[in-house]
Amino acid sequence: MRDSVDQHVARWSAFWKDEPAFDPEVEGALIRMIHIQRRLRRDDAAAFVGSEDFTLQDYKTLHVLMVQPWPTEATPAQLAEAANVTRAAMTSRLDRLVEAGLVTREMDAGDRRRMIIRPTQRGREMWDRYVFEGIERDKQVMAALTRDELVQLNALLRKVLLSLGE
Amino acid sequence: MRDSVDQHVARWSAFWKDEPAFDPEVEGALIRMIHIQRRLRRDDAAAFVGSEDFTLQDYKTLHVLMVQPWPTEATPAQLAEAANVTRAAMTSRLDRLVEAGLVTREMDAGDRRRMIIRPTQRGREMWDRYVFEGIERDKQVMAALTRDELVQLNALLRKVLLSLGE
DNA sequence: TCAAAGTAGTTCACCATCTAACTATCAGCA
DNA sequence: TGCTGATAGTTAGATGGTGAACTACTTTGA
Repeated sequence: MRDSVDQHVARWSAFWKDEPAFDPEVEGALIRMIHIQRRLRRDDAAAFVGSEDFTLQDYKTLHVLMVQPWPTEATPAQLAEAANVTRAAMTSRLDRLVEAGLVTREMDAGDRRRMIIRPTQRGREMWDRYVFEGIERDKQVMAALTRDELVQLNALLRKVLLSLGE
Repeated sequence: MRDSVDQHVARWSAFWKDEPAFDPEVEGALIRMIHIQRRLRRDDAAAFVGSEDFTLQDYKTLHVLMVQPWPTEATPAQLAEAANVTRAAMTSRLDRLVEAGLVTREMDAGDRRRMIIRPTQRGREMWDRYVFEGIERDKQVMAALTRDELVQLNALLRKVLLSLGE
């Protein structure tokens, strides 16, 4: 069974038939990953439309805080790293969450340059309210694969990731 | 061999040990795809730093035009769709490319609402200059996998994509 | 045949991000 | 002890994206 990426890549292959650098399997895999993630992002965005005062962006920021190793506290720099945005962007994201009463931002007594971000009770509850729906969406997207296939897929992706030195 | 995603997911699994909805294999696969693509985007961006008057964004726009089915001409709406941005964003992207002399923007005589975008000679040359480096970067990222593994990976991703109805 | 609905592209106001200063603090070492 | 250089966070200005009007044109159907 062929998908739309097969068509796209086949066309491209024909165009570069004597260009050995082009590898249909490499391009196919990468394009497919892009499509899967695009779908996921669309679903995530859809889950937050109309939610005026708690946006997807707010959720994601709260999420990277909640999944910190221990004990759900972190510096803005760590959160920026985890969320893959700059520290400047994290500053304004945190402004919103502090304003909304979902996290606290306290100065580290030991190192007065650092700020410690912690979720409030309300923040934890808010995260709880949305996190399971997100997990459910993730499951739906990958629902086509059996357990064995999922394990197999992870083995392949893990191999790629390890080779990249993370 | 474990990667960083294994650790992350293991921690999460422990946290939700009695929550059946959470599936480490699903989350692992999706997070790994995100990491692979993040790497790829970083590499792409790095290839265009210092290239002041031809940005990665310019390249991507040119690229979606060049890989159109036939004969490398398209409307702004088609390009917006292919580049996954709104038509409004495509308007300003095309402004830049027209300004730089890389594409032409002509009114469709048959339907005077439509514009037809075509690459110029200079546009084709510019695309040629960068496209192979991009293919090379893609290959490097997936270099850890054997041919069989690549085929296997595509089979799994294809199955997911088909189930999503694309 | 012509009014209503739909479509393509653009413009506009707003927003999130980025890079590059900038401030405050800490660590290392003469 | 007191420079020097590094580090954490914030601020400022520019950029590129979005969604919602808006204009111009085409299609539909009574």
